[in-house]
Order: sequence, then structure tokens, then C-alpha cells
Amino acid sequence: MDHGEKEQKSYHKVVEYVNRQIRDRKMKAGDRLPAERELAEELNISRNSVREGLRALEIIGILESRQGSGNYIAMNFDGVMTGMLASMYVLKGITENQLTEYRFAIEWEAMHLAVLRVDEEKKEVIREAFRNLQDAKTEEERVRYDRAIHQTMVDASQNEFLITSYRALTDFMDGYIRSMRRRIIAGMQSKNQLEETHRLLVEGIIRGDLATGLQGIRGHFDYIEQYKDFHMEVETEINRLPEEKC
Amino acid sequence: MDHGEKEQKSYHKVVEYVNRQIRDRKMKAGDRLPAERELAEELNISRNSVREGLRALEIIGILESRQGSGNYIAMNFDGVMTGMLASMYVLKGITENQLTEYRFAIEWEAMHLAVLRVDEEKKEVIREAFRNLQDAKTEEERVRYDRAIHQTMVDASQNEFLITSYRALTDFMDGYIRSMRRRIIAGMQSKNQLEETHRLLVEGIIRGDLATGLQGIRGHFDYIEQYKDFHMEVETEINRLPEEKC
DNA sequence: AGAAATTTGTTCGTATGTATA
DNA sequence: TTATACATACGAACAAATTTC
Repeated sequence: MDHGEKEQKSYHKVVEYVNRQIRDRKMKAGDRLPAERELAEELNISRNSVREGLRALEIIGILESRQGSGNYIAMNFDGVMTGMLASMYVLKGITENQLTEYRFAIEWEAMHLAVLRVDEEKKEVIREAFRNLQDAKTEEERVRYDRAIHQTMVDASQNEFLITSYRALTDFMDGYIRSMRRRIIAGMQSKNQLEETHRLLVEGIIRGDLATGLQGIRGHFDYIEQYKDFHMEVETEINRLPEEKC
Repeated sequence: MDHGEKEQKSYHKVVEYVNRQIRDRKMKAGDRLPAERELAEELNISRNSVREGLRALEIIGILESRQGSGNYIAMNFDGVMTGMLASMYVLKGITENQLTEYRFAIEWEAMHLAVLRVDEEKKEVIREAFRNLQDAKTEEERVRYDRAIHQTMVDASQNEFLITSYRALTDFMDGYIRSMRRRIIAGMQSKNQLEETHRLLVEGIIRGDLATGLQGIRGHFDYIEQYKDFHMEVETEINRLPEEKC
């Protein structure tokens, strides 16, 4: 029976200990934790229990274990997020449609922020990716530079949550359902259409023109099956708002 | 030396084993894993190593361990996401501004989907939350029903990624920076303003009117400092598009 | 209801590979 | 090179919770 008193499992003490150290700013990225034996003594648990807790923290990217050296605070969140998306995808029976909706949500907001915060360096990166996309000869290349453009745009938003979420999402898409991006790109009726879509997106970023950038994103997602019909319908409704004021 | 041959750590075998079982649909949520001793024998590692791997999987929400019973496939992703947001927040020095931007991205997209997919049950839930908000007397209550309205709206989107991300985000906000939601709500210049904002949001959902729903969301976020100024500026630019057609 | 079997939770001891001064 | 500190890994044992008979 559970009496309400928290009789936490031993390894939880480790997780809490580390989280507390981080939250209270006593440890930061790169810092080394006490040795496992010391932790075991301090927390009054066995070394094996300490290790179970440390292993969990390593998996979720907060820790990095180096044999012979020690356990260090780290920030490797991308992989975990990707893994979680993958598990959710299978276990919760999520559709590709939902992935696309999530991706759109991130890109839409990222574009708003990117036009305000993009710096010259990012502009050059995105310019070059676009040039490469134009010169791309194989589908393989097109996939790569398509991805680079979108990722750079999100990076330019300078919002760590958007960036990490987006990276995890695309990593998962490329890894688990690799066919998806291929199908999307192959679905473009011509190379020119793909370029036109990205031209708007890139121009929006470089000229700081939000409307053009959003047009590019909308165009890109309009090609994705099913979602296309839905979003066109939505946008007309949004745009009707100001008309009433005319 | 590392010879390039991957001499992975022992516990990785467990993580890979479980992930493979899930990916190949050999196991689904609720299923029980082989006993730890059996796994140890099958994977040719010690039980301690098996446990390290299992612990990691438990922490990231894929597993649930029950003493005396076994290890079961689970789907407890919310807590992990929350923890990761918390770690990112501290370790990457993320601002409240970025949290708000992320939250807005989710709500904005969720509203688009919610008006299309909301069912009668969710409508009733959101109606009642709104009534409770109107009758709320303490700030405590207002915080609770404010949260219920927004959460129900996101739930109505029926997108698991949006739902999980949003829940993690609000859990984190309430837990770590509890002052935030309070400040936002207290920032509303009057109770009426708070209600008017939510009235639009709720009406949009119930009547399936996207424009009204989006107005509600925009209104809500417009009160959040700094982001407010930015977003008003943005919206005028968006809304200028159709005007040109007039 | 109760006893036995099963399974996870936890600990200790020991041996080995690795990094560092 | 050597010595020390540290993580990695294994096996055995017992405790505690659950399931099974």
C-alpha cells in the first residue's frame, strides 16, 4: 500500500540530486559530478543504485559518462527528443499528418521570429543552401538542401525550444520514415515549383519581409497531401478578416 | 582505443532491444517484458547492466517497472518532456520570452485544428471551464480555469505532439516559474478583459469559427509583456496582404 | 486464506578497462 | 612508465512486492 509518504526508489535520489544541483545553479554544463562512490555514500544508497540513476540521466542527455574520468553535466537533448518522437509515433499510433501539422506550427512561428532576428551569417548560409538547391542534380541533393534551408530558417529564430523540437522532428522523419520527405519533394510537380516555393521563403528571410516568407512556407506545405486542402481553406478565412474593415 | 567497430556499452543492448521490439510492433503499450534475468541471459550481459538500461527507459517514459510483477511498456512521456524543458531552461539560459513564443506556436496551430476536430464532449468541457472562470473569486481559481480552457483547446486539436508538448510546457511553467502565469493573469487590467479574451477563444471553438478563436488567442498573448508589442506589429503586416487586393 | 514461486529492488564484493597526473 | 582515481561490468545474495497455486 502507498501511505502517501513518498518512499521513492533509491535511484530517484540521484536524479533529484542532479536536477537540484542544476536548478540551484550549483552545477553547470561541463562540470564534473562527485565520483560514484562518493555519491553513494552521500545519498546513503549503493553504488549500483547510483549507477542506475546516472544511466537514466545520461540517456535523457543531461549527463555524459566518461570511463576513467567521471560524469559530466551535458546538454545532449536532441537525441532524446528524437527517440521520444519515435516512440510516440509507434506507441500512440500517430499519423504522418500529425507530424506535418507539428512541423508547420514550428515553421510558421519560426518565420515570424526569423525575419526579426536573422543575422548576416545566417543569411549567407541560407543563400548558399538555396543556390545549392538550384544546382542540385539528384533527388538526394535536393533533400539535403531542402532540409538545410528549413533548418537554417528555424535556427534564425533563436528560440531554443523551436530549434530543438524542429531538429528532433526532422531527424525522426529522416530516420524513421525516410520516404516522407522524398515523397514531398517528389510530389512537387516540377523542379521550378520547388524552387519558387523556397525562393519566397529565402527572400522573406533575407529581406526581412514576413509576408513573403510566410507565403513560402504556406506554399511548401500546400504540397503535402491532405493538409493542403485544409490549409488553403483556413487561410482564406483568416484573410477575410481585414476585408470586413475595408 | 576505438577501432571503429562499435563496442557499445552493455546497457545500450537493452535500449536497442526494447526499441526494436516496439518499432517492429512485436510489443505494444501494456505488454510485459521478459524478466530481468531472462533478458540478461538473452543479451549476454549481467542483470545489473540490464537494470541500468531498463532504468533509462523508465525515466524516458517508455517503461514502467513494478516490483514483484515485471517491466511493462508504457507511454509516460509528459514528465520527461517537462524535465527536459526544465533542464534546457536552466542549462541553455532560456528566457521566458522563448517559452511564450513556443507556447504561442502550439496554441496558434492547435486552434486551426481544434475548430475542425472538436467534438461535443470537449465543447462541454471548455464551456464549463469558461463558466467557472467567470465565477472564479480567487486568483488561484482563475489560474486553474485559465489553464483548463487552453489545455482543452489544445486537446481538441487531436494532435498528440501538440498535446504532449503543450502539457509539458505548462507543467514546467507552473512548476518552475509559477509566478509567470500569475503575472500574466494579474497583468490583465480587469477581470472583464480576461473574460473577453477567453470568450472569443471559447466561442471560436464552440461555433467552429476560426477567426474568432484566433482573435482570442492573439488577445491573450497580446497581454504578455514584450511579446505584445512584437505581435501587434506582425499582425498588421499579415493583415495588410488582402487589403492590397481590395 | 495461506503458502510457494516469481519478479523487481537493493546491496556488497570483486575484477577489469580507461584516463590522468 | 607508474600509480591513482574512476567508470564499466559481473555474480551472488537477500529483501520486498506481486502473482500463482
